[in-house]
Amino acid sequence: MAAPKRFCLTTPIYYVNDVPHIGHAYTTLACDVLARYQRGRGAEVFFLTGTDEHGQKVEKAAQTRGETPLELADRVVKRFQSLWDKLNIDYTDFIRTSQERHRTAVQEIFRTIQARGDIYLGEYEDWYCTPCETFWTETQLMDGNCPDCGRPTEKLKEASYFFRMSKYQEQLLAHIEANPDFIQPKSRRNEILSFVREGLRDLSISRTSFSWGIPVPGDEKHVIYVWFDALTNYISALGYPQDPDGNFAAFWPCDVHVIGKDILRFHTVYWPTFLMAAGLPLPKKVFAHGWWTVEGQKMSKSLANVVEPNMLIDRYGVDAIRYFLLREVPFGLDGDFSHAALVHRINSDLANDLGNLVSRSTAMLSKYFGGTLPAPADLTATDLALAERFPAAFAQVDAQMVDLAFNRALQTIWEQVGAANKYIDDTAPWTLAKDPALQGRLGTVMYCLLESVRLIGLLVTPFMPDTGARIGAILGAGGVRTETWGGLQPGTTVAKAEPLFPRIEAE
RNA sequence: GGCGGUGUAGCUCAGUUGGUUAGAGCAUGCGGCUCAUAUCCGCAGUGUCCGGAGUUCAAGUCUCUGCACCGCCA
Repeated sequence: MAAPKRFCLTTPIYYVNDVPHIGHAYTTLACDVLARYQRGRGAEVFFLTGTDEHGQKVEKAAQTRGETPLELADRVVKRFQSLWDKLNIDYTDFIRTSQERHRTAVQEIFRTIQARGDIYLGEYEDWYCTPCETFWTETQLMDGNCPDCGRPTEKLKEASYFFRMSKYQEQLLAHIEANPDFIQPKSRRNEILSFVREGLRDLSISRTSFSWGIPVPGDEKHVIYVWFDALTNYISALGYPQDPDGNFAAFWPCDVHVIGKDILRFHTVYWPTFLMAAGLPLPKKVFAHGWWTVEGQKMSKSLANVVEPNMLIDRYGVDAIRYFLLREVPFGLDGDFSHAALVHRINSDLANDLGNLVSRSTAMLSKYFGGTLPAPADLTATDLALAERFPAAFAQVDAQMVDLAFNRALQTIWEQVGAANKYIDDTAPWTLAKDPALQGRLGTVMYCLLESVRLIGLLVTPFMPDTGARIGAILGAGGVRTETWGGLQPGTTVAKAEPLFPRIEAE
């Protein structure tokens, strides 16, 4: 299967009123791994993330602190950006909805849909809390009272622009049915199918009750409401509508929107129908991943503290966290984050299996050949069995990455780690080393072993970029990126490796 | 209340279109090696496959029913 020439993927844009937590990190990390994987296969990748900065909550929070909404956003956006740096996230672009390019795009898509007759002015009815000056939806109310202050609310009407979403029900249904992979995992697809079958209503897409947002073109009393604004980031960042750099033409429709399951409906119902109305192509795939609990409990303010991403990275190392998050749980299902499980993964998978493999391999090469890689002689059946595992593993990992089955890809990679460890056992280099007549055989074994380590380093790189680079550096093979067996050059000097992952002893 | 899903070894799960002694990883026990971060390799298990009824030569796998849990919608 040839690698796609271009690959575009996105995280949701994160709300600047939120404090970055493990859920944000998880989504963004998954995208980064996928982006790195695609780049590694030669694809030209556009990896987009960013922040959602508009809305009443931000307006109010800024007011409380005596700053402008934009000042608040400028301040808080750095929390996300610094976390992404720390997590080793290599994104292509970071869109902020407060940017001019975004305003232009949102107003343009609004005008386009309006011109086609699918946006109309109507009345929006909701529950209003006068002291809080806030509108609440029926479902947000607590026993009919304001969820913030607990005081009674009253039903108020507000002029609002509506998007004629109901018109696209059948078209959307047909699209979902014709494209089984459009919504993943399958269980989420079923949910959306039944939701759409129950009927779509028109959608309120503007508000007059606050002003921090993008004005409706030609009616500045109205601000464009959350999802119409936020979802458009996916194309505004690419350059829609002017497309000055050609990214929109090159990368839209994107290959996948990676999201949390809480915003599935907005991405698989609202967004596609907006695009249909605007005459634009739909994203190829929307993948909703699961939620993390912490130590078996739903994440709460105090528990979130315990798994604050910056703290985790400082304490355990960025690659250990990257590995754990994607290895522990199938992408798409909920999972539990516990320190015990994390330490267990670090000790057994990273320190004992992978780290120790690199240690013992390079130590033997130092001991038996002074660290200079010998040329292999003829390969035995044992050697060939090891070598032949790799093409199969690369193919399997590829299929798993296409499905965003990160945990299974890592399992496949670890089967290679296990095979290399077993190979050492089967060939017993320490025995060969005792007989000078077996020097040639020993050299072949060392070569096969180190070449396996190189390929494992390659496989691991998208998940753990630092570790991949360290393995490359240890082997003196930083530049050898071929997936084909035999990339390591005999004569290369290989340093004896320091432990890649120190074991974490029980506290 | 409506729709959908799940229930398999101590734990987390995999089990293709029904077909021989039901699998993996982890945890547990035993054995082996000594190159290595006391690491690695091998072996051994244990299961009323949620309960009940049915279809079939044959059901974890299909049908009905009961129970438990979960998701979406209302």
